[in-house]
Order: sequence, then C-alpha cells, then structure tokens
Amino acid sequence: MLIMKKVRVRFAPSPTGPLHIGGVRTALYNYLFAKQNNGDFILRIEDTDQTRFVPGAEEYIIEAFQWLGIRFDEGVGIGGNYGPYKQSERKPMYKQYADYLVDNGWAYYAFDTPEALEARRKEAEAQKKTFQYDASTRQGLCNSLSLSKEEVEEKLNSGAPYVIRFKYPANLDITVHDMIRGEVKINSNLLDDKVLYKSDGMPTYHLANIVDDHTMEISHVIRGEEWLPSAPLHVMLYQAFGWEAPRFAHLPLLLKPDGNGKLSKRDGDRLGFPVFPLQWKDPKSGDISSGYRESGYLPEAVINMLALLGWNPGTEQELIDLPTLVKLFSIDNISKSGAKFNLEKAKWFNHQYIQLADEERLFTYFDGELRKHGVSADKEYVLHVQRLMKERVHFIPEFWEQTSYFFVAPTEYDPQAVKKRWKPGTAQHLRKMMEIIQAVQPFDKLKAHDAVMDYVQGNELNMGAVMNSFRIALVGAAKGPDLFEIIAAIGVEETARRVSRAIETIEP
RNA sequence: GCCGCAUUCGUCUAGUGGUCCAGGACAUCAGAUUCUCAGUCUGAGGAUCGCGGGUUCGAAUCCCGCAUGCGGUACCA
Repeated sequence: MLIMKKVRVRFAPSPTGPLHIGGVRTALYNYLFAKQNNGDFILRIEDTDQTRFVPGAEEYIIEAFQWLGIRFDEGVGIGGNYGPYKQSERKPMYKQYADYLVDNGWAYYAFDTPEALEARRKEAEAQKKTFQYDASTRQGLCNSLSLSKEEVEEKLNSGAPYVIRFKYPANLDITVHDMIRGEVKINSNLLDDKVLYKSDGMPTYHLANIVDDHTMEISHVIRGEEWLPSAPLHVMLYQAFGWEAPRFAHLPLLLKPDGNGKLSKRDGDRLGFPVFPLQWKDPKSGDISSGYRESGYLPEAVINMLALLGWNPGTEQELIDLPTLVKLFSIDNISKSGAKFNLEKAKWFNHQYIQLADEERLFTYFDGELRKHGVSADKEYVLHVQRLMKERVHFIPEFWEQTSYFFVAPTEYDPQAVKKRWKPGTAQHLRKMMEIIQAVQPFDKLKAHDAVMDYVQGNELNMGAVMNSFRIALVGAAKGPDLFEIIAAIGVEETARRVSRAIETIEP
C-alpha cells in the first residue's frame, strides 16, 4: 500500500522589500496545491542576510495576503508546531547541521578572505576563464582540505573567520526530478563549492532552506525558475544528510510586458501598472511604488489573472474564483515558458469581477471614493447611480471619475466637445428645452423625452446637436448614460441651474 | 565565457503522431444598439507552430543540430 505523506508546502520570501507579483503567483500556486490536497500552507521568512533586511517588509507580506484572501495555516504571524518560522530565530540550530556535513566529509572549512577570492576571480577573468571554487582549485586555496590538521585547529581556535563550503564529489552526474520540466541533469564538475555557512554565523539560503524544509516536513517545493540552477545543490544536500528530498516544481518566470526579461520593480511605474499587491513606500528613499489595491483592483481579479499567467484549467473557462481554482489546479497544466504580464487583460478581469460583485460590497468601494472627494450622499441615491453606472467601471477610482457629475455640477466644459457641439443658437434651444422639461409635471423621464423629441422634430432641429449641447451643460463632457436618466437623478431644478451656468460660462 | 531552461496569432494560451491548411481569451478592426462616451451583442482579420535536418505512410507533437530569449554563475535570496 502506498502511504502518502501529508502535503505541506511553504512560501518563503525574503524580507528585502515589498512582495512582487511574481512572488504572489508563486504563493498562490503553493496555496492552490496545498488546499487541493488537504495540505498545509506555511509562511516562512528567510532573513538570513541581515544586511538586506528592510523594515516593514514582513508586515507588508502578511498584509498583502490578507488582502488577497490567501490564508496560511502555519508560520510567521500564525504560529504552529514547527516554529519558529523566521530563520533569524532559528539561527542556533543550523551550526550542528553544518558540522555534521564537515564531520562526514561533505563539507569543509574555508578561510579565504573575500579579497583573496576576488583577486582569484579577476585573475581568471584576465585569462577569459571563470574562477570556480571546486575540486580542481580547492588544494590551491586556504581551507581544511589544503591545510594540515594542526593549521586548521589553530585557525579555528584563534577565532579566525571562516565559512563552510559544500564539497561536491568530482565528476558526478546529478539529476533533479522536476514536476514541470522532467529530469534536469548536470555534472558536479561544473558546480561551485557553495558556501553553506557564513562567517557571521548565519547559514546561507541553501543550508537553511534544506534544514527547514526537512524539519518542517515540507513535501513539495514549488518555487520560481531562478532556483533551478541551485536545485542540484539541494538534491545533493538531502543526499548528504540522508534525508528524503521533497518533490520540486520550478515555475516559469513572469516577464515584463515590453521586451523580455524578468518583471522588475521599476517596470510598473514605467509602464503604468502595479508590480506590487499593495502600495509600498521605501523607508530609505521615500519613493512610492503603486499597488494593485490602491489602483482599484479587486483581489479576486488579481488572483484570477495571476493564476492564468502560466497555468490553465485545460478548458476554455477563464473566470475562475479561488475555491474553483483550488479544485481545478494541477501542476501538469503549468506552462514551461515565461509569461508576459498584460495590462489590458488585467483590466478586463477587473471589469468582470466588478460586474460580479454584490451591491453592498460595491457600495463600500463607491462610498469610499465619494468620501475621498469630500462628498457624502444618501445611500439610496448612491445605489441608484451605482446600478446605472457600474458596467462602465473598470477600476474602483472610476466610481468617482465616471460619476462625479451625479454629485457635483461640472465647473469646466470639455473644449473639444464644446467646439463640436455648441453653435450659435444653442443657448436659445437649451432654454426652450428647459421650459419643455419643466412643463412635464410631475417629472417623468419618458414623457420628458417625448416632449423634447416633439420640439426637436417640430422645429426641424438636429437631435444630436441639441441633445449633445444639453449633455455638455449637465456633464461637462460628451459622455455618460441616457440624458433623461441624468436629469431624473439630479432633478429638474439642478438641471435648470446647470443649463444656466453653462450658457453663462460658454457664452459670456 | 560557462551551465541550465525555454521557443504556437501583438499578448496569455489549447494542442502529448492522423479528427489542426491549428481552437479559445485579451487586444485590433467592422457592423448593430444610440443624443455622446462607455458597455453589450454579432462578425472579421491575425500563427507556413523559431530555423535546418532527420524518424514515420503521416509531426506543432518524437530525435539531432543551430539560432534567439531568459535564468544562474556572490560569505543575496
């Protein structure tokens, strides 16, 4: 009988800044895989590089997933039986594992100074070669393999700084089994003896990662493709420890929309779309990078869009909510090549989800936008405008941008529209139309419409010209829903005021 | 440079040897709705499947080579 290990996956970001959407997608895939298999989804913070720590980054990560509705079962901020979940807090436990590797011939102490190594690299570069710390060069460097036992003892006892490096066996073919890419093979002679343990007493990513994944009983490692080149090291490490390795899946990268290359921090503001889930203010420079939340995206739209960037359900369905994604997700359907982020498609997704959202939720967003602009209005009225206008809204801020004239009179009139639609005689027609509309008692949008039509036809006027100039008076531009809907909403009195004001402003 | 991964409409993708002179979505264009804009609906154009060799009766699908792109090559993750 096959006994399946419980599925446990982790998302393990480094708190070096805001979480980028590529990272969000990686987390999402981990989450979907975990939930589909009734597994655990863990948040681990990989902060072994103390020099790159950025204050606020950890809090940012937690808040981002809260906004997205992706919940962790265990980890930083939640707790669990495998803690602590922050590598800096696990510092004391790594040394013994590094020592184990040294004691068993899988690793060695190296005393080379950064300057000495830099010199070797430069030297090799001058000869158009690449310096590699490996089986062919170890003996010529300063380490416990080249030095005598006594010399090593003495250095260690005198407190000389040292690192611990992995000792690759020479000429060994290492195979990584990847769930997305199949078998990836590489020969150990091409690999560098990676530092596992730094001179500051912290493990590097490689050691900490393997130790933590093992002790946290991680069953599957789903991470970005940038880790594929170091996967052979990880495979070797599991072997060295005699541990069963988790299954690996290396995800394709998210590419920038123009040209090629990995999507980076700067692309967002350069190309006009967010690269981060939440807005981020750099604590040092004070620079602000935009976020999906602040730009008016709905979290479920972001999730849907991200899920489909590199994966598909195998059917033609595109609108898929989180619970359904959990059901449909499969690693087999993850693509192998990088995907370019597409702003237009993201916009389309957001529009779809705004149409799908229920009235109360949209009201919360709408009301929030109104407040931002110093407007407070009766809820029933706001809901009325919402029903009238929501299908035109792609992003939350448009709840104000597209509807402001329902709440405040226009103060400016789009010059292009005026030029095209405001002719000599327009003012006269508008006054006449206003009289006709006011004569409809009580006001009724259909009756008003018919009355205006009669006037227009009776005087052989151009419907388009008359209606559009009227629209300019009410809206300030050539846009918006049915004119009589607008009149019904803002009221006949306000309509009259706006008509007078337009005439005064445009024809002083 | 070296190593690894990838390569189907502008973009995201379907496709696992014949039903594919390649299907869907976004975008584009046209028509319809209309006082305007948006939305919606209908339709159209758009990929000789990176290139070159094989294997096979038959290849987008399998194999080899090349090209291009990306990733890695740190006491960063």
